Amino acid sequence: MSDITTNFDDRIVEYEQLLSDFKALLKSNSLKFTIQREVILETLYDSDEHLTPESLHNLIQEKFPDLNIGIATVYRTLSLLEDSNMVTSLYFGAQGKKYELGAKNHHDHLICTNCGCITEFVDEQIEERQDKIANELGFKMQDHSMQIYGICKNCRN
Amino acid sequence: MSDITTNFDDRIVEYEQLLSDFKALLKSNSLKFTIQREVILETLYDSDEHLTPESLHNLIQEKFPDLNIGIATVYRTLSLLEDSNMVTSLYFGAQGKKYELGAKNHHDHLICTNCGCITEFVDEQIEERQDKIANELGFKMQDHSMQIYGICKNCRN
DNA sequence: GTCGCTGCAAAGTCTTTGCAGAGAG
DNA sequence: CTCTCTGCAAAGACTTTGCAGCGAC
Repeated sequence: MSDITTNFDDRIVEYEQLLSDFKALLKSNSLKFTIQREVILETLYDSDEHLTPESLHNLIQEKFPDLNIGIATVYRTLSLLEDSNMVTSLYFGAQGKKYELGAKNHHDHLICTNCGCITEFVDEQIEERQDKIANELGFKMQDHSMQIYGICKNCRN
Repeated sequence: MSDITTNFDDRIVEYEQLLSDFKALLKSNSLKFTIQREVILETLYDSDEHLTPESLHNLIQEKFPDLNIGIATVYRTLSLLEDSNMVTSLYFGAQGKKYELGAKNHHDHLICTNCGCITEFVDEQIEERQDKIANELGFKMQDHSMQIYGICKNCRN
């Protein structure tokens, strides 16, 4: 087996941990823990997809039809979570800006240009090489992202 | 010297070549060669920057104040050039969508989160590794992009 | 001359903001 | 009770589109 891995099922951060981190974050900034914020975090956690604000909003409306959460609240909460490094946003070409949980758990993406599916991977050689390049060019690296576009296994059949 | 290079001054494709490619492209699609299209291509070529549609439009207005080219024409021409693979568009986080000439001349980007400057580089090891990863995951690679975010040499001083 | 191109302004899309009432602490 | 949060609708930012006249071929 190669050193490439796509398995993120054994998540380092479980939901309870995530939720208490979120509560701590809110408390330390004198912000309030509301049902809307909880539902947004929970829905992000439950979905394995990379979500746009709109698709997240749709998901929430399906799962919690009584709550009537506004799209503006979704945008506001995603910004809050991103500023706090609890979620990461990425641009996927024509698919636009998408959000995913967990900035800590770094990985890169393969994006199928046919079906739009996204596969995650980590490659240590690339990670190391990126560090080295940044160093050689006098750059203090903070973050990086890599996307490979192509046709996925399923779509090739 | 490492195998990293940031030198793209000796461009493979010179302007005359570029222009005649563009003319051929237009001709083969029964499209017309207009002064607006020429000026947009030329301004893109003359600028070493990665340009947003708006910054390109501003540049053109400075250089050709009499022409009064509309922003809509800039958008339309950039789409045309991108569809024809004569320019490439990239998302640079908060800096938004930017365009650069020359899809053939593949390279990746270092983006300074302080001053916004962009440094280009190519690394063969990463290129090879990307191919390998795509293969191992049953993916037919079409394209890829990589961005490293951090603080550039100048801004660290 | 024909038919595509352009500038303009209007219309779309996506995202942010102001506000008054609701609700967490 | 206070002060933040929310939904709503309006406003913004960015991009696309319809149209009538212009201009390349």
